[in-house]
Amino acid sequence: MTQAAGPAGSDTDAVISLTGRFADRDAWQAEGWCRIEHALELIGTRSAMILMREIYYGGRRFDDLARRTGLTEAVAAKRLKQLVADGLLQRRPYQDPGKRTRYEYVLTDLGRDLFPVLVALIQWGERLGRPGGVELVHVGCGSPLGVVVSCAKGHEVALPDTAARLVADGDGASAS
Amino acid sequence: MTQAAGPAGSDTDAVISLTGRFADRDAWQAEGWCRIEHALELIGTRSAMILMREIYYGGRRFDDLARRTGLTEAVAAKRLKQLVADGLLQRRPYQDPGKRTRYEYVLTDLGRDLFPVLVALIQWGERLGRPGGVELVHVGCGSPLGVVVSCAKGHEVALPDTAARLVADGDGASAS
DNA sequence: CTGTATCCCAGCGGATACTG
DNA sequence: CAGTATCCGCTGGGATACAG
Repeated sequence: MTQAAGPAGSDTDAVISLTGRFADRDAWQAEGWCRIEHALELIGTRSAMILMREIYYGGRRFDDLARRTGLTEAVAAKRLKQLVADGLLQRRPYQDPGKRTRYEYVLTDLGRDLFPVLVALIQWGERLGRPGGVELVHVGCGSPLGVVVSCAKGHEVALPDTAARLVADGDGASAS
Repeated sequence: MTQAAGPAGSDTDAVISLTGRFADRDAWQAEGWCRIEHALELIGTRSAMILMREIYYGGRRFDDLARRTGLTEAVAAKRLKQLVADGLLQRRPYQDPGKRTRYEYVLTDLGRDLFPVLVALIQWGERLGRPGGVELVHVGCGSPLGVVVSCAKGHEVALPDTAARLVADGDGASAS
């Protein structure tokens, strides 16, 4: 099967085997096609990632977030503002009875969806062998969390069984 | 239940519910306990991550890696050297018959284990909605890849069912 | 082809001081 | 408590030129 790009069927996508090289990689260059780079634009900094970590660990108020991450207030403020602007967090006012209005930072759906990335990072970080640290566990059974790579149909997938598909701008959208 | 740290059973680990705050978070501070930060020390830069991406896409030679990532040779060289030093990649000489010796960069086990992080990042990057891009698919069935958060026992886990466990230096190691 | 060496600038992130 | 303002050093990464 010729799975190299080209006039094979619709021109909206092409599948190229990763296991067997793929010379056409160069044709993809285009502009900013890479989703990893898109993702890194938002959480590509250390401060952004560990702030998100702290939010997952239950932090909500500016003070806690800054102290627990070890970031300076200046950096924490700047980064939190950016994370809110980017839609990962939401700044929400709330009021304890008898106290003055405070603000808390809570996850948006987009922010919640980042969780697997954090888990994958923690899992890999453990692999580095440096002792100590915090790990996440399943509350139900107490065993540590990790991520499993699988396809949308539920098959568990290993690295050699993967291929890259070029998704053109239009996006098929049709339930092919 | 007092699940805060302290003399509860062995002192090698403590479980703190994430869903219900956890006041003792501050007690953890210690030194460099965070695995995410360990991980980010090695792949926390844009160049490191997209070089790894390119390796997963099948790139092996310096020239290809530099061009396809869009990095300058200077940056690519520096980052590749670091990735080799950190044990994610291996620089291997090889020789096409009749040609002079060349070098290629190939994944080590540690580098291979980073794959789930990349997949999680791509999956989240797609969520950002910017059209176009490349996605990874399962060669067997053609559906796109993603990651699933699950515990070591195989249960699929959602965010509210997670807790954080402090792993002390000694590491129990005993098959408790 | 596979890098090295320089120059340069923007951004991250620490420190410190100050405001509502 | 929740930031803002300023200063400043470090590194990431682009550009360009050169080397084995």
